[in-house]
Amino acid sequence: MKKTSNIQINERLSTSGFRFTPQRQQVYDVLVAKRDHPTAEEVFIRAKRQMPEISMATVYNCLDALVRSGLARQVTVDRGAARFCPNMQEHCHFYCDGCHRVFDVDLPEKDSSAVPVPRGFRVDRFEISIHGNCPDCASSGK
Amino acid sequence: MKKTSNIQINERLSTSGFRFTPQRQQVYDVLVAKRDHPTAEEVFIRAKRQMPEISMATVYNCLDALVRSGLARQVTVDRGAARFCPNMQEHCHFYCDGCHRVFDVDLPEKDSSAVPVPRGFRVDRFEISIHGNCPDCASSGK
DNA sequence: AATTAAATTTAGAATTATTCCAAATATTGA
DNA sequence: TCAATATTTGGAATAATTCTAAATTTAATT
Repeated sequence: MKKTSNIQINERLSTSGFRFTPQRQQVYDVLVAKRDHPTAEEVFIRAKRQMPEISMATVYNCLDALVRSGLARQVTVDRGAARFCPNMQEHCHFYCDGCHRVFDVDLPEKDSSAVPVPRGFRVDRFEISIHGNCPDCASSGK
Repeated sequence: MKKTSNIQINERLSTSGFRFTPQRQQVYDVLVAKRDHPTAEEVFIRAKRQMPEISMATVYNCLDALVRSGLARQVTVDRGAARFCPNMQEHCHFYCDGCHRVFDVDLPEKDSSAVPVPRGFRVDRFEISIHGNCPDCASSGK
């Protein structure tokens, strides 16, 4: 869990037109500390431990700033709350229908271009989410 | 736009433990009539034209029954309302960030197994969503 | 065709997740 | 330091969905 230095997150934010604030640092630290794809509410609860005054609205604002700055991703594996992920490498998400945990799954490089989009469409990004059961749940038969 | 016969939808529903009702037929007909990935609310508005008494709660119930019976899919391309799709062939979705329309994109067979899920994980299904611009929006520079 | 048990429909209330708002505060650059 | 602008905050507002309980409908059985 290598911590991105303050300099780096500061620079990322400011080149995207955002300010570097203690709250944004804190929210980012929460994401990096435990990469379990927390929801905004879970980030809020964790961030409050170090910064009791932080508000939910700020957590949403910070997460949005981090996503727009390329420091985190918003993950949409199911209906329900959005989840957040500081892993910026190309990867996809496995959503366990048993325990509702989300796992990162690495993607081979070539997959990026494997989807045959018809001509005229301009692809910006793509997201693959896999649903099923994680090893724990698969073996206990959920 | 071939219409699945009543017999077929009836059978699909009942083998999944659901009853065949006029509302479920109507909701299914709406999906098949215009395959533009409507939200529950859009389905509601369209269904009301033929069946003015139908309620929003029923639309949600019917969509759920159709999805669980394998007659439709719930599509989650972005935050915001879920969308519904009666195309049960293997395909993925292209979400245009310009006009917010959703397009079906066919997938080559092999893609199903292309994602290298670690051992122990049991894959049930997967979803690929592509974001970008459709030809209309790409050419007009949105 | 009448009876019945269970599923479905309905309207509205409740809930969940997120966005909006306006005032107070913090940050950045001059 | 000062001013301009962005951010934070708490609470209100909104959007999407789920829940509830009573009325109705369906499908199976007499």
